[in-house]
This record gives sequence, structure tokens and C-alpha cells, in this order.
Amino acid sequence: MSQHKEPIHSKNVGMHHIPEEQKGTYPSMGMGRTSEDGYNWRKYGQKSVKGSEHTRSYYKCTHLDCPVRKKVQQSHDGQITEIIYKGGHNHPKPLPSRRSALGSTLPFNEMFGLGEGGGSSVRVEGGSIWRNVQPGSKNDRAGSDWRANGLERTSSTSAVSAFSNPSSNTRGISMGIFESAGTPDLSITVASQDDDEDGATQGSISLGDDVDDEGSQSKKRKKENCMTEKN
DNA sequence: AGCCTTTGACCAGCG
DNA sequence: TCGCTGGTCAAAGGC
Repeated sequence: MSQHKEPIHSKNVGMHHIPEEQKGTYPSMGMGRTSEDGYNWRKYGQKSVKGSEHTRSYYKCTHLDCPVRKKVQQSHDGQITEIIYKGGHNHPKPLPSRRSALGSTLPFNEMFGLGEGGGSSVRVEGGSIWRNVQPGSKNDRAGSDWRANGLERTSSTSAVSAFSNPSSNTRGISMGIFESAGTPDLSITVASQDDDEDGATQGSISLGDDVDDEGSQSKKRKKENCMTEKN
């Protein structure tokens, strides 16, 4: 498997500044089937894109009916330059006891290197998109791109502003939520800092109704209902 | 025994 | 219409 793959790969999302905790959280899985979001992912493909400058890996949520797919683009350094989620989970997070749902407890900002301003961008297509804006970083451009893409493919109600006030985003995390076909349940939550019990993780994202914590979910749900008024 | 990773090939969409 | 890129599937191997 990927037990002892390349250590360089294992840090993926963490970029360079990986807290020990995170390292510990990522025992030694090459890329982790359950990484950032705490879900189980199965790699189903890999391709070199952009002249082999970047490698794009394709992951699928291993859950039975979960259509969620994830694209992880990383440079030769093994650094994740972009993570793209497609769709939303329609199931709760798998229990950590199952196999390796370790990332479930990872701070959102850390798991993507947001806290450090690594430079990786994460976006969620087919439902919600979010990323960290890193002024001065190469991603700056990507930012525009991302946005364009998001709007492009999801020209629905842009609840962006109504969602999370861009002005109060803790670490410059801008996010937008869009409704898309095929993603009935999708909820994205950004715990700025004043938010609820997400205190443990200053930034958490929940795609689809998956958050395991019910408490916070209740609150979140309210928000979600406001914007993702799917039903 | 089961699940995941890896690699190659094939297909679809776009320029 | 041809070529290229991106995305997905399937088979084999490994842990």
C-alpha cells in the first residue's frame, strides 16, 4: 500500500509547515484514504497534467452511495497545489475506528495549510467552493480562476455574500456556496472564530450533511437551511 | 480476505 | 476533422 511511501507525499495538504500533531495524524499513509475531511477516499486514477509539472490524483469517496470525488493536484515536490471536491457527501463521516479516519479531527485551516498560508487552494465544485486567499502567493491568480470556475459551472444563486461575510473571515478564507445539480445535500461551514464549538477546529468544512458532531451541526444546519435551501 | 494503490488504456469534450 | 487534455475504468499487485 502506501504505508511507507514517500514521506514527502504523506504531508500533502500540510505543505511545508506541518505541525507535529498533523504528522502524527498522518501516520504514514502515502496520501491517506481518509485525509483532510475525515472521509475515506479511494484513489482511482492519477494523471500528469500541465506538462507533467503537476500530478493530479483522483479520489472517490469509498462510501456506498457517496458520489463525491476529489481531485488532488500536487507538484513534484509532493506539495498539494490544489484540491478540488466534487459533490457533497450524503453520509456522515466514517468512524475513526474503521480504518483510518484520522484527518477528521484536523483543523481545517491546518489540513490545507491555510493557517500557514501555504499556497494550496481548495475548492469544492458541485456544491460549495472555498479556498484560502493568499495575497502575494502564486495562488492569487488561481483565486480568480477558481472563482470564475465556480461561478461558471454553477450559475445559480450566489449565496456567497449571504453566507459568510467575507470581511470577517478569520484567515482570509473566502468561500462561496452554490447549488448544483447532483449535490442535493451540501453544507459548508466556516467557523470563523466566534462560531460555535468548532473551536477545536477553527475552520471546518462539511460537505453534505456529514459533520459528525451533532451539536454544532444543529447550529450549522440552521445556516445551511438558510442558504442551501434544498428542501 | 479485503481494501487500496498503481498503471495503462479508452472515451469524451474542446480547440 | 484531427489532435490534445482531462477524466474514468479496469486489472494486477501489495499490504
